[in-house]
Amino acid sequence: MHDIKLIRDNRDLFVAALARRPAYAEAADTTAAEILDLDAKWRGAKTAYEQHKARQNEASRAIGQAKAKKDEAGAKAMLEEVAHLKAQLQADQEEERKYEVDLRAKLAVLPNLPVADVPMGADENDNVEVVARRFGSAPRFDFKPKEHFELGEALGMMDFERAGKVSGARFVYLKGALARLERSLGMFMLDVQTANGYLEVNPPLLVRDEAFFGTSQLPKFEEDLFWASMGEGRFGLIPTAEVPLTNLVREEILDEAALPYRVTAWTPCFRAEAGAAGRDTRGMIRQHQFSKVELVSITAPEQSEAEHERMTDCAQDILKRLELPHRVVTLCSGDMGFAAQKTYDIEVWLPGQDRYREISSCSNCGDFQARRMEARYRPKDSKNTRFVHTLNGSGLAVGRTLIAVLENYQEADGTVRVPEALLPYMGGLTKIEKV
RNA sequence: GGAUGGGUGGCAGAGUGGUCGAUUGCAUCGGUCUUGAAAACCGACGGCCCUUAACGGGGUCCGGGGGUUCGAAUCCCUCCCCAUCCGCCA
Repeated sequence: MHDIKLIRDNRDLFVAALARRPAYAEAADTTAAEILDLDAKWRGAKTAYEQHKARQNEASRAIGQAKAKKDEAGAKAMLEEVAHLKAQLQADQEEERKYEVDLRAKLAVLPNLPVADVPMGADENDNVEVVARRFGSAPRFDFKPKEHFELGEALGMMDFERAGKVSGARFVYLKGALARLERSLGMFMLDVQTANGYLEVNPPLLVRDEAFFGTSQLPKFEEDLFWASMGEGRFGLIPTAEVPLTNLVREEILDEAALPYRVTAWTPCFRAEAGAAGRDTRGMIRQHQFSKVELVSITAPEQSEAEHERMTDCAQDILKRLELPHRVVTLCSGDMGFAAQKTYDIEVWLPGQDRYREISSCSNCGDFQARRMEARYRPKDSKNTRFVHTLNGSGLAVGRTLIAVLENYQEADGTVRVPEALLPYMGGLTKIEKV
């Protein structure tokens, strides 16, 4: 959520920055105009209400004093004088509220502004590789590498057919060594990230609307979520642990000494994938349910840029330890998510698909989410509070990491070697093969 | 599911119809004292709106909404949230 004062005082800068998002290339100026118009109307209505209210309060005091002096006639005169104010106040208030609601609604669906070093672009084709972060190169196979689902199904450990009967498309049963591989990956990632300074957390998977508003899945992306009803109310299933982890500091005022606050969680994630019909329909790439180890950092504003680099290091750390080739791209302005001011995607090499696929996304959201959550901190030697900055990143998507391991560690005979780093977790198993 | 209690400033916690945005304590910040620190003492210390070049000034706000009243933090209704006890349950 943007600071209305900032838009008021820096309209031109705001419009220019917003226009860098392709969706607002044309509309940025009129959007700002609409917002500022509502803002002016809201403030006007608020001022009118407050002036009338002040008059009423003044009169009420005077009436009280008159009555105390037994001046019934004087009290009665004043009573008549302010009689009409009640209706006036209600009208004022109604108007003020209407404008405020409209204004908030407009602001709530406005995306974060890309920072200056985000490349301009329309879509994923305009993302720019961070060459210094590249790791490894496509491994050579002396056979045609298979896709993960071919391997998994041949091993008898990846069952889409039965998942289809039980739950439908975009679900899977993992069995035996692949189920264990998934568990091993999750544990391995948590072990690495806690060693990297993140506090392990086991968060709620069902959360309230307010939490979704905080991280900005709501109000705009309601249809991407799964909802569990409870009585008249409802809970949303988290699409990422970013939601409960970031909201950990909602409505808090933190001590500066507590920053940066780093938390991690390994959780299932649920996504409706509305609008993704037909995309990645085969295999485990895009599921309604998958597990992910998430990283969240809460920092002071001055720290967030460095923390973004650090977080990306932490995500890459997993791939490096697993010796999986990958590259990092800076998302262009058109490919960035709603809440982000800058995002790095990490893409792992998938030999079966013969291309890089996203396996992690690390975003700096600046104070955008903090405003929505009212998450602040008190700088040392200051009585005023400031909004924190929030960052989130996958460290990593476990399902997609499993895919990457299968495809990169496959042998000609359809077996899969267990990466060295995972050996301690696999109970002595060094190779995954059909049993 | 049943029964209670409660939501007030960073925190704790008063206030039950009239100069109450609100007593007090703690925390924080500034100052005095001190070689320095602590203690003690003095002072400051919420958001929002209007106004001002700024200092400042004014107004409004006690979970949300509605009602009663000339007047509501205070009374009534309703919604949301939190807590406790009982029942049931992993």
